[in-house]
Amino acid sequence: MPELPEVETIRRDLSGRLKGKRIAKLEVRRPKLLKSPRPLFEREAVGARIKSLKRRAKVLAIELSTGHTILIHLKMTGQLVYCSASGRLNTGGHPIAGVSSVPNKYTYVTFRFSDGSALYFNDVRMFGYVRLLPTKDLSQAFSHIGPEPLSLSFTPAVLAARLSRRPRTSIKAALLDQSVVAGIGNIYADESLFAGRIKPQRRAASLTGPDIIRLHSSIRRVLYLAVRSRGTSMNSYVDGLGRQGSYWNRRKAYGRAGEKCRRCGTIMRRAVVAQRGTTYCPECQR
DNA sequence: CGGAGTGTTAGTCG
DNA sequence: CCGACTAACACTCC
Repeated sequence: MPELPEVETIRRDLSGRLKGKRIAKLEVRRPKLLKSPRPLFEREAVGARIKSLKRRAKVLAIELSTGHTILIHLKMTGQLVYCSASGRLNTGGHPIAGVSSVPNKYTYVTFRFSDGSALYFNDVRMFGYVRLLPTKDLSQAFSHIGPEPLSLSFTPAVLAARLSRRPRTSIKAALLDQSVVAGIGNIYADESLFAGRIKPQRRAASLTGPDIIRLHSSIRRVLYLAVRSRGTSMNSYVDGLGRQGSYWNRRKAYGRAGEKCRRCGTIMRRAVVAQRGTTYCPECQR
């Protein structure tokens, strides 16, 4: 699940709880998910204090007192669960139906803090990763990532310039490309294109000035609303631990194929664009 | 039971 | 350089 709004929600939720904590121990059940050498983690992460939590695109960055930063990507099914010393849980990311305790069979990396609290990284499909690198190398690590769409410096002109790098690809593929705009995934690509009334299959270069302006404001409005809604929880499952993101109930396109368009009443259509399931209105998206 | 589909992206191939 | 496609993996749904 986690796209920009979900990762941002996780960041905000975890920030207050993790800041200032000292990492006492690292437990790794699936070494494959650790994308940096274990000895580096032992040397630079264990014993370190957490200075801040940041986010770039869909990546959570945990800045440490040692001049190093932990990067966590949840990919499709990653989940972070914080458990305080008293045992209270707080989850973020993809809910796992029927699994409501931690650690569980999908817990592959555990950070234990000196106050007895812990952060569990669960990931059913094991696509996610945990990296550790010098904080000074961060901008280099993100050098291929495009502009943050919620930043004020993201203007229609910036979007146009970014799209011009991928002129021949579909506008949907371009939005999913993290080097064009950061943090957009399948849900918010469909939502933004619906809001901007642009057909997902169109070549990026075919967008006119007015198209770009509409798409730009649509991306920002969609993501802003999604962050305010605490993201999207696809699963109807409620586990009583973390709160559910409510954007799911506000969505207008994603997963609504066969249902009526909220704008014109036409039946929404499903197609495969950029190898991804895509929902759009054949009438009001042009 | 088989096959398709799932919120991501790095890497390969043409 | 560019864009399309696949692999990484586990699970759910029809």
